[in-house]
Amino acid sequence: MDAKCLSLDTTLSCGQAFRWHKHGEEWHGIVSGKAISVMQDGKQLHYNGCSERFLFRYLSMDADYACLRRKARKDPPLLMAMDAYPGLRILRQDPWETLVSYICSANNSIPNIQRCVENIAGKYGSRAGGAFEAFAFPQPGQMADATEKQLRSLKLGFRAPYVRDAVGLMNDGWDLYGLGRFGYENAKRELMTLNGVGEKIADCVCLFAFGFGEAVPIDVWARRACKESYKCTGDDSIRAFMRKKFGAHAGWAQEYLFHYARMKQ
DNA sequence: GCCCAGGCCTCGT
DNA sequence: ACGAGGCATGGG
Repeated sequence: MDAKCLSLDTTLSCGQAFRWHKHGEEWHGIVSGKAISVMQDGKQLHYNGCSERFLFRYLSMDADYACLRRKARKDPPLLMAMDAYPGLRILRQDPWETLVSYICSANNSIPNIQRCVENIAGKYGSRAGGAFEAFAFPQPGQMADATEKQLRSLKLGFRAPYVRDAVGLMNDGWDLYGLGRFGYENAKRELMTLNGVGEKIADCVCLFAFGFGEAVPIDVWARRACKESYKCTGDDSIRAFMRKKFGAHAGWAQEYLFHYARMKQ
């Protein structure tokens, strides 16, 4: 597969997905029940365990980052970030796995979040098909009997009841997968009705799962980056500022700034 | 022991 | 509306 405008290393290691590991030149990951291996050789992508169509969609290779790069020419901070990490792309991930993963992200570190997600897959998931042996992230039905106590034993800590409640909602027919149809604002508002899901996590699901490029997840790094780069503070101000500046791709811009700030540290 | 980590909830003003 | 404190767990 043609992989120009993609850096697999940057995209898979930047902390938006939690089930990728690099072994030598190869990345191993579990995506929507498939165990996939991918290797980038310059502008070519070699892969195993899924179809080209599947990988193309996951990597959102149809998304046009050149338009954001053009806007960046008049924006030194974004230009710096985009040129330092060209080929960083927003993945298109499964909504349920994304929701649970980011519920687990609250006041947590990336290695710990990865552990939580792996633990959940290991306990409730079924075997993934594909390039290697692994457990898929479980469907809500597979987690129907999960208790708070069990989830705490998987090291979810105080997030355990939030995940249990989300499982319950899903099994009661709450239509998470249909939320994307009603637009960004509605999807975000609906997500925020869940206990344990605030603006940040709702925006992560909107950006990483539903592909709403205008969603701007604001965390400590985004705050630092926007304060240093634009003298902009306050979450509402940052969101308004980013959306005015970068419009439908504000979330993409935020991800570059986030990654640049985090790597600089 | 301390502080922090891709936050959010609850409870005071 | 807004801020402080608490929260499980692991790492520096």
